[in-house]
Amino acid sequence: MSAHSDSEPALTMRDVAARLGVSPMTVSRALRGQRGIGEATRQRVLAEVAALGYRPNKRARELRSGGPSELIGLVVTNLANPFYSQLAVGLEQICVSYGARVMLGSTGEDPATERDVVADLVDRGVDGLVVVPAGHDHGHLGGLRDLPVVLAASPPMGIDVDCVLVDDFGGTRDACRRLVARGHRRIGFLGLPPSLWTGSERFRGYAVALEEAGIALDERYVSQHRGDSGLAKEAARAMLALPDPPTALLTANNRNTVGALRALRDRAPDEEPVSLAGFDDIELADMLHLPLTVVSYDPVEIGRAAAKLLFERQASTVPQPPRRVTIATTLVDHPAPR
Amino acid sequence: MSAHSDSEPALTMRDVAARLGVSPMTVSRALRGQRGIGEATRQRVLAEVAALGYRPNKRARELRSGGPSELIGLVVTNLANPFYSQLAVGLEQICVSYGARVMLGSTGEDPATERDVVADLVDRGVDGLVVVPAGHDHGHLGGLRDLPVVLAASPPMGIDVDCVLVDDFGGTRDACRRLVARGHRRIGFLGLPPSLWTGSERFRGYAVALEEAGIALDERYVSQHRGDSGLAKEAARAMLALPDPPTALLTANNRNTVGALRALRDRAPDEEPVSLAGFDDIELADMLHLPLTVVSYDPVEIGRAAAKLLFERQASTVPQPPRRVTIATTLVDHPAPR
DNA sequence: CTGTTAGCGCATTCAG
DNA sequence: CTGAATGCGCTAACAG
Repeated sequence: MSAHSDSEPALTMRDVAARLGVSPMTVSRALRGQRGIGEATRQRVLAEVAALGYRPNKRARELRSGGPSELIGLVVTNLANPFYSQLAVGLEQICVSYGARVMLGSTGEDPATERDVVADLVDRGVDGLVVVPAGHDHGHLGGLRDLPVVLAASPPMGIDVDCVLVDDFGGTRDACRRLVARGHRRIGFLGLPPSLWTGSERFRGYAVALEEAGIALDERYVSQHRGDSGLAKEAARAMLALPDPPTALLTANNRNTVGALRALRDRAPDEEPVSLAGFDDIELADMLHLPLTVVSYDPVEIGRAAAKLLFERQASTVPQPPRRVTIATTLVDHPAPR
Repeated sequence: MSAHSDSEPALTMRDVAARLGVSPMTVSRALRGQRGIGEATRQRVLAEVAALGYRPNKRARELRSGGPSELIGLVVTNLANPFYSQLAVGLEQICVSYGARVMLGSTGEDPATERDVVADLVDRGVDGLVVVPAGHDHGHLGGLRDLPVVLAASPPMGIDVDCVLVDDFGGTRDACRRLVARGHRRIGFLGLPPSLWTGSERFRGYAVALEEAGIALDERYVSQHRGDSGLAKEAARAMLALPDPPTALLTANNRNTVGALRALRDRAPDEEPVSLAGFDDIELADMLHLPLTVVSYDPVEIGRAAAKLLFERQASTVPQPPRRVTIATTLVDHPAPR
């Protein structure tokens, strides 16, 4: 019995006004709860609006008023990565509380695509952007018509914008310290490319922890490649085949952890056990065949923090200096079952 | 040295036209590659546009032309669930190939929120909606101003729209058959609420496979609750404590599988081993302490299929009957390590 | 308190 | 091939 189930040319404010014998302005004012309109009139208008199922055209409204679109663009490399999808969840939570929505853009880790996606989102009138950059050149994110931009997981290079970071250095250092405290001296590092901020920071955490312990850095124990579990597995296998293999492995992200786990799984049962610690928590870490120590943090919180930075900057008219929020990490020990 | 790094009132077509000494219409035509304009003029215009960094206002364009917004709304319960984030990835892939973007809406499994989110997305002018429904009442998705809607993971109830389904029944039946083929007669089922389509279909697969094998359904071996790993663990524990406990467990989704795994992990090593099979694949299934059989399928494909249904319907002006696409499943055996 | 005029940025329609 | 008028749906800025 719903009245609006066919495809009439969509009601306009004039239609509503005409049916009521008032001017469109009256409808407009009633709808926006603007004061300066009689209470009786307002009720009459709202009743008619409800009865007709009229919905105002948001784009026409924005065009005329020049107001915000209440739209935030999220640019990530790959939403299938739980890190990014959880970030998206946090971002959306805060956006909704501000009446805004999130528009998605995936880059597939391609900087050229990132440029296009950002341009498209800007053209579509987003009020702000949260970007997990694909490359290290952030120049194209500067001077975006005063559009607030927040970088996630990477500090801005060459531009002055806000960012939300994870404590990559501290987390990795803590994990490495833990391995050292357990008596390990030969610790293999499965890392990310040093061209990535995350990659160099996590490596630095490893290096500093070793230095603190008076352990010399041995290049044979360091591998820095793309975070692909297959490559990580091969790198781990190669390290473990050295004459004096590492007694522990430290991995720089969850892909590397998975690779290391697979390499360790394939070893003979009588071989010396190898300890494992890594950045990023893993679902089912409590179900693995060996104990695992992880650097844990909440990606949802990154999204929330980014959204807050965005809306705070939007709220203030005076220019603010760029801010930097760092999300803390905690070290979590997952014992092996049994 | 980029020219557009401050906050001028944003260029309009008139500005470009004025600088060129032509009318705005000439700029408009050049920009849209419309024929009926001299090649020389077009080049001049495009050069000026590029030099000035002018970008047309998409919303004004849509308002005037009444054309599509090239925006698709995606409504899910929780993007942190990999099922939904992978669906989003597939949806976006196809959308981008059509020049469209995805706008996000999360419902948190609350039907009332779903209504609000859908209404908001419609108000914002999406061209179509992909919805993973939170409830079983889909009435509010009907008669949306002729907006195409595609349901994912659930068939439409009471409305005639397209949908993309997973072969819930066949997948679960196959998994149960496999357990039967391995000699199991007492198979416990950790299911979802039967009010969910997915819940009842997966239960039906279980029931049919048992019937085929001449095994009577035993209520003590059936639990149907929300897909929460904690509840699933308790349910599994209770079943395994029965006088004649099941020798195998069949789980209806990955949350239940995780719960079952934890229940099985906690058993004494000398207890009778229990086989496990479940719907949804799990990362690191190859790293668990016991073999696991899963019903696997590609959530990305669901998103792609939904997008295709949407754009195909958009393309055809004549009314089409509702279509239904079913994504196939495969049974995958993950042996235990060692 | 309400209505009128004008125009957001662009594209359709019709002149030239 | 180009330009001028007109209006998409809505709301500022002014009347009354």
